[in-house]
Amino acid sequence: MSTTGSSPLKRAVLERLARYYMCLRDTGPWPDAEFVSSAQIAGHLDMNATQVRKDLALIGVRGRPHVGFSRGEMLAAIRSAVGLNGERRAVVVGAGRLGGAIAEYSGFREYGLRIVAFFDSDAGKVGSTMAGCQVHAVADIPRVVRETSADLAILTCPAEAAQPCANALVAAGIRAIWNFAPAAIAVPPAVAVRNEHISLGLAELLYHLRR
Amino acid sequence: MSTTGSSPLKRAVLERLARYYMCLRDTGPWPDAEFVSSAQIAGHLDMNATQVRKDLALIGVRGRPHVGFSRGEMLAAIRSAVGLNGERRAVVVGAGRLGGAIAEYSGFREYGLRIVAFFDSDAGKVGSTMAGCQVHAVADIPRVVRETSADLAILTCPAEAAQPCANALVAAGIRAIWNFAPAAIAVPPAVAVRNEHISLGLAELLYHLRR
DNA sequence: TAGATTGTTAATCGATTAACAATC
DNA sequence: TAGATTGTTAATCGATTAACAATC
Repeated sequence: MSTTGSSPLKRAVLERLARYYMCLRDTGPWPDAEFVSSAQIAGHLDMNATQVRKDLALIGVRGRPHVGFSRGEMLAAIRSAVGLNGERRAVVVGAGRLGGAIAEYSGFREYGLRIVAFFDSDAGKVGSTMAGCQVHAVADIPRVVRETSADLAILTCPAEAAQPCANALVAAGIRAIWNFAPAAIAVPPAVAVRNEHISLGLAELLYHLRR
Repeated sequence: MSTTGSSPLKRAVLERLARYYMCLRDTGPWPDAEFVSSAQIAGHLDMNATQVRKDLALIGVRGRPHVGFSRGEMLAAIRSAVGLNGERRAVVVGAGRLGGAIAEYSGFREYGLRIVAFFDSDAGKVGSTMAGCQVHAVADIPRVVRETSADLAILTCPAEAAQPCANALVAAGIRAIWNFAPAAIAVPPAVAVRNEHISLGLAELLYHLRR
């Protein structure tokens, strides 16, 4: 399972691994199967079986001819390769509806993500509680990030606040930012950013309606 | 600008066009420029200039050597090609925090999307108002979709309700579904679906933290 | 004009898929 | 055993990029 010396997994591979993971869990289509074949996975996700085998080989999963791949082994290997094992602490910047909706989404717990604090620039919200966590002032980002040893931040603030908040988070030691604000943010190369850009998805749907 | 006979734009192209659109607007880095070169766009989005020119050629935009591309022409062509021109009406299924957050996001108006109704299975919410719209019972999907002539639906309901709701929406004439519920849904081929699968994005960030 | 930029072809690159021997 | 499935190579496909003549 060691990945020493192997090249980092590309974005597309990570996304496919996450898809395999979702359908291999006990809530998926084969909750009781000990073994699942690449053809079954591919059929369910509407993709190619060779692709599935290649991806699994990439993270060191070996299958058994005539039998398939061990479901438990695949789940464990994906958890280990993607990094779903360790528990990660996240802070949410923006204690609005979106921040609340994300925090209350229970599915994150399965990926080891725990929300530990909120930040908001509205003094009226500071001091209140949201999804069981304290809402802090934005000015307290350095202190609270340090105290909670959070390493991931979820941005749900207005567009104009996104970059200043990102700067403060990076300075405080945050190493990954999940940005739901409608503005791209720039960070040092060592920090991972995912700009969700909700409207990119909308464009695809509107294109279909257009025809 | 006619697209008669041309092949449909692929997903990746649509996404890139949406990115160009975002940075060409008056809120972008060149609010006052009449012309913008492919090299400028590519530089800002960290991509290849030939790619930009190819994409623009695909939707019929011609540039001027030594000058660049007309910003207004690009914006208009992208709006037309992607289908951001006509006004589209959308219903939201699930009057929770996520539904509210999406409805209150003002950026959609720029893409011609207007939220016209909510649905919720909680009888306590039915009859109330959210983001200026009525909350209806799920059983009223057929009638309300017909009356509002909505053609897009945004799903923010719990996982187990996603497929039944999708079925009702499709039966009512909805032609595109934007699914934020944590469960993939299946629909007839004529209906466009985008499963947002929020956890796919999380996997990418956790992978970076892992190393 | 000289220099900058487009439009388009050809070359490269990488990702996907088909094929099939090895295996149980 | 016969048949099913993996693991891996080779072929295909499509997307990206480099190059450069045409243009203003």
